[in-house]
Amino acid sequence: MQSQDIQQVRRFNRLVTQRIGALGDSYLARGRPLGEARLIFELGSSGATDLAALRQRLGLDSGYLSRLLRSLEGQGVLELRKKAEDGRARDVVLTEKGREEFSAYDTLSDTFARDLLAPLGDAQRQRLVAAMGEVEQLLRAASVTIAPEAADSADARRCLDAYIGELADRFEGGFEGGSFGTADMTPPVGWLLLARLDGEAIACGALKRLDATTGEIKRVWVSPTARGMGVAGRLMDRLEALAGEIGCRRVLLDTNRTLTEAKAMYLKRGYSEIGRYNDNPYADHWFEKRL
Amino acid sequence: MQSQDIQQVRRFNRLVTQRIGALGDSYLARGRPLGEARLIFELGSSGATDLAALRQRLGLDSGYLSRLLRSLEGQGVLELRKKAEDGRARDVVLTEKGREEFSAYDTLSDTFARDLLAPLGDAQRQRLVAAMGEVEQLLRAASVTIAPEAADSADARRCLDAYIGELADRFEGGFEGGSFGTADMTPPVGWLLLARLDGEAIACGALKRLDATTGEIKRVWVSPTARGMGVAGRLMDRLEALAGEIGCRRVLLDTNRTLTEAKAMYLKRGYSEIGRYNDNPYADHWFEKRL
DNA sequence: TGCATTACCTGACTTTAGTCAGATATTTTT
DNA sequence: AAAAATATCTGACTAAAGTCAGGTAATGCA
Repeated sequence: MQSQDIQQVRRFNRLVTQRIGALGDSYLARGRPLGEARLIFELGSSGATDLAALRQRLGLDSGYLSRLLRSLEGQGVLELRKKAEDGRARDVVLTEKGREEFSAYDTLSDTFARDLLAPLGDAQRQRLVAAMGEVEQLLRAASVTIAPEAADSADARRCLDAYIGELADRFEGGFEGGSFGTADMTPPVGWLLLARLDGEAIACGALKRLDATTGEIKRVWVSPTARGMGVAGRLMDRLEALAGEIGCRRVLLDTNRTLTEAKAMYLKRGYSEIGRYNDNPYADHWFEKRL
Repeated sequence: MQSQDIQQVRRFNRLVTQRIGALGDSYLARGRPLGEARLIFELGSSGATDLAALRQRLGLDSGYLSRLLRSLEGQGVLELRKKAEDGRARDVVLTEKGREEFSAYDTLSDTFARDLLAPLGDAQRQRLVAAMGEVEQLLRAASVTIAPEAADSADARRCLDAYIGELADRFEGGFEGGSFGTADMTPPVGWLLLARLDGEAIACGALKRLDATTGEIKRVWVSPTARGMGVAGRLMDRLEALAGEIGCRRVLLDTNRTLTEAKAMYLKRGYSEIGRYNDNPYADHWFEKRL
C-alpha cells in the first residue's frame, strides 16, 4: 500500500465529513435533537419494528431508547403497541404525523443532494455521480469480513442452500445433490468460511482435506447481490492460505461447464486444468494449483 | 438533473457518514471530549492562531472556547500568550506535549485510512483511491461560488494582479499594462465576478459594456491551484448570463496567441473568430458570440 | 481625559446524550 | 405452581456541549 494512497484516503475523509457529514446532520435534524431525528428516520425507512431490533440497529441503551420513544409518543409522532405473541415486547409504528415528518426529512435529503450537484455542469455532474458510485461500491467491498463458521449454523445453511438452488438452476440436467452434509466442512476434515457484509452472510466457500498435502476447494458461492465486489477472489485467497496453514502443497477443485465465470477466475488465479481426479458426476473440468 | 443521480448522492452520503464520519470521530477522540480533540487537531494543522480566527473556523461560542482552552492549558497541551500589538487579544500555540498529541491523532488517521484499504486487493484499492480523488476534486469544484465583487476590494486586487503577472510571463514581449483601473469594472459600465473556494478568491472575470447591445468579456483568470475544476467555464456562463441581463445581444472578446487553452475554450463555447474590433496591442484573435 | 468599543473571561444556566441499577410485567422452564 | 429468564421501564445519575448575560482589561477616538 502506497503512502500517497493513505494520504488520498485521508484527504477524502476530511473533505467528505466536512462537506457532507457535518452539514448533513444539522440539515436533517430540523430543530429536533439528533437522537430523535435518527429514530424517526430509521422507523420511516424500515416500517414497524420491535424495540429490540431498533435498539440493536441504532446501538442505543434500553433506558435511553425508552425515554426517546416516550417523548416522541408524547409529540404524537409514533405509537407503541403491545405485541400479540408476547405481552412483554412492543412494536413501534409511525403515526400519520410521524410519516409526514419522515417525508420532510426525505425531501430535505433530496434538496441537500440536489444542491450539492447544482453548481456543476452536465459532464462534471456525471463524473461525480459515477465516482460516488464507485467509491460506494468499493467501500462496501472493503467492509466485507471473512471468517470461519460452523457448517451447521443458520447463516451457513442459508448460503449453502442458495448455492444448491443456483446449481439446480444452472446445470443442464439439474442438480440432485439434496442438502450437503456438514461433516466434510467441519475441522479437522474440512473448513467453511463465510463472508459477511454488515452482519449479513453474503458468500461462502469450503476447504476439504483430501490427503496430507492436498486440499480441495468446494462450494464457493457469492450472493447475487454481492457480485462484482471481488468477494470470490478474497474467499479464494483465504481458502488457499488456509490450505497452506494445514500443510497442503496443492489444492484441487472441479467445476461444471456451465459455470464459465468460475473457470475464468480459476485460470486467472494460476490454476491449471488437469485430468479427472474424482467421480463427481456434475464436474466437467478439474483444476490444480501448487501453493 | 436525473433522479437517479440524486439517489446515488444520497446513498453515497449515507454510506460515507456511516463508515467514515461516525467511526472516524470516535476513533480520533482518543478518550478525550470531541471538542478538545477538534481544537488540538485544528491547532496542529494550522499552527498558531489568534482566538478570533479559531472561534470563527470552528464555529464556537466565545465562552465555550475560553473554557476549552483553559482546560487544555491546564493539561499542558497548549499555551496562551498575549499579543504584542493588542493587549486584549491572545494567541494559542501547542506546547511540545500538544504537538505530540497532534501527531498521535495523525498516526491514528493514518491507521484508520490504512485499515479502510487493507481488505482490498491491489486493483480494487487503486480503483477506490482514484475514485476518491475524483469525488474529492469534484466536491471541491461544486463548492466554488461565484458572485459580483467590487473591483477595488482586496481580493479583487489580488486576482487581477495575479492575472497581470501571468500575462507578463506568458506574452512573448511581456506585458506593460501596469495595474488595471477599476472604472470599467464598476457598474453601470462594467462588472467584476469573483469565484471563491472556502472563502478564498480563486478566479475572476469581467464584463464591460461596449454599447447598448454589445458586451465585452475580459480578464478571465483562474488561479493555478484551481485549474481543471471547470471554474473558467462557470465564470463564462455567468458573464454571458449577465450580458444578457443588461440587454446585450452579443459579446466580444479578444485574446493573445500564446493563450491557446483560452482560444480552444472560446471556440468550444460557440464563439466565432471575427476581425479586429479594438486596438488592444496584445490581442491577436478576436471573437464574437450571439446570445 | 473620558467614553465607547473590543477581545476575551466568568458564572450560571440548559439541553442532549448516555449509563446503570433496580422495578415491573410477562413468558418460559422446571 | 414456583423459579428463572426476558423485555421494557423508571429513577437517579454523569459528562459533554452549548448559550447567554454580564464583567474586566485594553484600545481607539473625540
